[in-house]
Amino acid sequence: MKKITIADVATYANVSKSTVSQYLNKRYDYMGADTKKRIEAAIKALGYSPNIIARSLKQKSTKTIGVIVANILHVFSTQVIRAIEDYCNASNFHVIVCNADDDPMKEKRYIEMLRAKQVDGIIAFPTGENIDLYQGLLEENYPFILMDRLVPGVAMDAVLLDNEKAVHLAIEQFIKAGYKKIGMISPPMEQPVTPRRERMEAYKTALKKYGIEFRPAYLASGEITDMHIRIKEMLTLADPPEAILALNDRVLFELLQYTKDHQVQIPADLAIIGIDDVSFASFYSPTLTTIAQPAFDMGKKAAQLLFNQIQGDSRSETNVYRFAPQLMERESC
Amino acid sequence: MKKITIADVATYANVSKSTVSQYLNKRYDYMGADTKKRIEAAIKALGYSPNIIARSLKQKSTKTIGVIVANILHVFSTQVIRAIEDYCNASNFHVIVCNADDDPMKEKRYIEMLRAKQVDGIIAFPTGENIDLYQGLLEENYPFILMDRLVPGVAMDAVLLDNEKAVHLAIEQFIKAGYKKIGMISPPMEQPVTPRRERMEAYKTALKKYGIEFRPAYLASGEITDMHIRIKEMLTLADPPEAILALNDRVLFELLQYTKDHQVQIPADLAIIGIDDVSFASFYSPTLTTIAQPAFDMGKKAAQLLFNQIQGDSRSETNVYRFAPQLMERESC
DNA sequence: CTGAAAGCGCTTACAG
DNA sequence: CTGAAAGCGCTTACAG
Repeated sequence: MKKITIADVATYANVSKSTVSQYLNKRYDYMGADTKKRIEAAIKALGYSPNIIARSLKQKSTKTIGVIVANILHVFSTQVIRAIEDYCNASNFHVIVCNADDDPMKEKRYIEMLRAKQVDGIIAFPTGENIDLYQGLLEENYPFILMDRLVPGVAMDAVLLDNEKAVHLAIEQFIKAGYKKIGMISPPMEQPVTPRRERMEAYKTALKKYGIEFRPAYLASGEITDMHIRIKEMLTLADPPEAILALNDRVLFELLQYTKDHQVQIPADLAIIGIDDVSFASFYSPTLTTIAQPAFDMGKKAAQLLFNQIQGDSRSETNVYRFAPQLMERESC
Repeated sequence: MKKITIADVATYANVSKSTVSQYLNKRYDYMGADTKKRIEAAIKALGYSPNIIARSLKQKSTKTIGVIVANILHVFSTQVIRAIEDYCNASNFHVIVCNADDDPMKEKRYIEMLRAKQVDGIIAFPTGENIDLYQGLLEENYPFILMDRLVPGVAMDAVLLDNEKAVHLAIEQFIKAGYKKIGMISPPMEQPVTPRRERMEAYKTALKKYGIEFRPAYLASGEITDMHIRIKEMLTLADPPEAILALNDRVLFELLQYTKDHQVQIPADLAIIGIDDVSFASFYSPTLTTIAQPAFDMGKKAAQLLFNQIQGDSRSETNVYRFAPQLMERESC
């Protein structure tokens, strides 16, 4: 089945390609009512649908953006993507989703491929490496928004959780409940990605704020696959923590698995707060106190910022937008 | 900053555009070593990167596919997308993700837009309406794979869970544990989407197989927002079910919330099995018996099938691939 | 071994 | 009010 083009429509309607193009772009200002009707009929008769690729080539806009996440399997990423997609959809934009898996090489390749495909802009959860690449993008004024993570030394627009506040909310909640021996578990700190770094810092400053000394043994970080070992080490200390803050949902899962396997009573034996409002928080036993991230608002904001840049709003200054976390007070602390 | 094109590279390297193009496409067969080196140098010096849109226009392939899900927030969809993306990435393809929200109008618009953007093929969780649209695609031989759901009367390649088996596994497990009063809860049956319809059918045939009479009161379906009401109605019957099969994760959440709120003991008061192996199944109290779907395998298969179609493998016959569910035996039954 | 020319399917000044 | 022509940035026979 031969693809039918604007030329076919023009022939059929007995007008020129230009006129058909005018019609398609809704510039009817000077178009004869009759011409219009003929074109309309021709399009319907032939079942014509324009080739957007050809248009993109000329107009230098693909109405497509790229979103590079670490891993779409993380609930937070999924929510952010959904919000972005909704926003794009309203403007007839499409979104290409890429998983960089925290691999700088993969990230680089995706960015280059997306640019070669002429996407109008990119929103990324950056690995934090590839600093030169990001710096180049910035200097070029290429529309780009950082999500969840910052790139050291690169002043791009970004939307992040107020990580400091998130941790302070949690620690404050522990303190209010009378806990002083407060531990924290986190993914690998060797990958000093913004949320981990900031939450770690905040953990220390929050403890200090309440006059509690920081104890390295109360801080466990490592690969998810080894997390249960780290947790065991911490909870079998001679003087173990009475409360633990889980830095994100993945790590919380490991902690809950451990407490389940070893019959640790929550909160009697161990109080728990997790960052990320997991789906089962309200019907787990006990219900789980969490710190919720406004993922949808964050995704929407990122999309708005990107569109501003795409529409060429003079990037007067770079901004880092911090979103407020929310304490979901339940039974685990 | 002016975009630099193949013409710039040609001028810089003192060759023709054709030659640069040959180089880019790695057709070096007859290329002088010196020419090659000059082009290489020019590309590096100018920081040239090809415009894939222009290439796509000529080659009629965008190396991009579309994936239309009902809602990316469903874990199953996310896993399927991840598998598809991985597969595509290996062939340098990109994937555009769309959420149709079970809205046939939205689905139609997405399909039309994706085609206008010349994507090489589409994988969709179809709404089940838009039958003519699908039929047209099929007749045109447009690369298209159905995922999770079938379109009535349209013989396209599809990958689905073996829903009948999934339900039989669950009912069998209930029977083995001595339950005979077995209920089921599901999303709205007014939307007779394949998994719901097939699971519902299988529920009836499975009961019959064990000589149990089907009782309409033991079947609750409705909007998620009203699910707790349906559940309450069922569990406050004079003769309530002793076991409930949750048709998917969303509905399981509602059930668990209900049992939590009303202190229903699992499995003492009520045995539960859910289709979809939810993230917290292994550390919930009690741990949850589930039926797992091989989402990653299914996504990968869909991608493979789509690529076969894209590469023009004569579509000798249409196939519906059924994937085996797996019983994850835990404590809730 | 390399280049000139046509063409992919559109859009966009510009002329009339 | 409408059309001829050039051009977007590539690729691809074809000629030499």
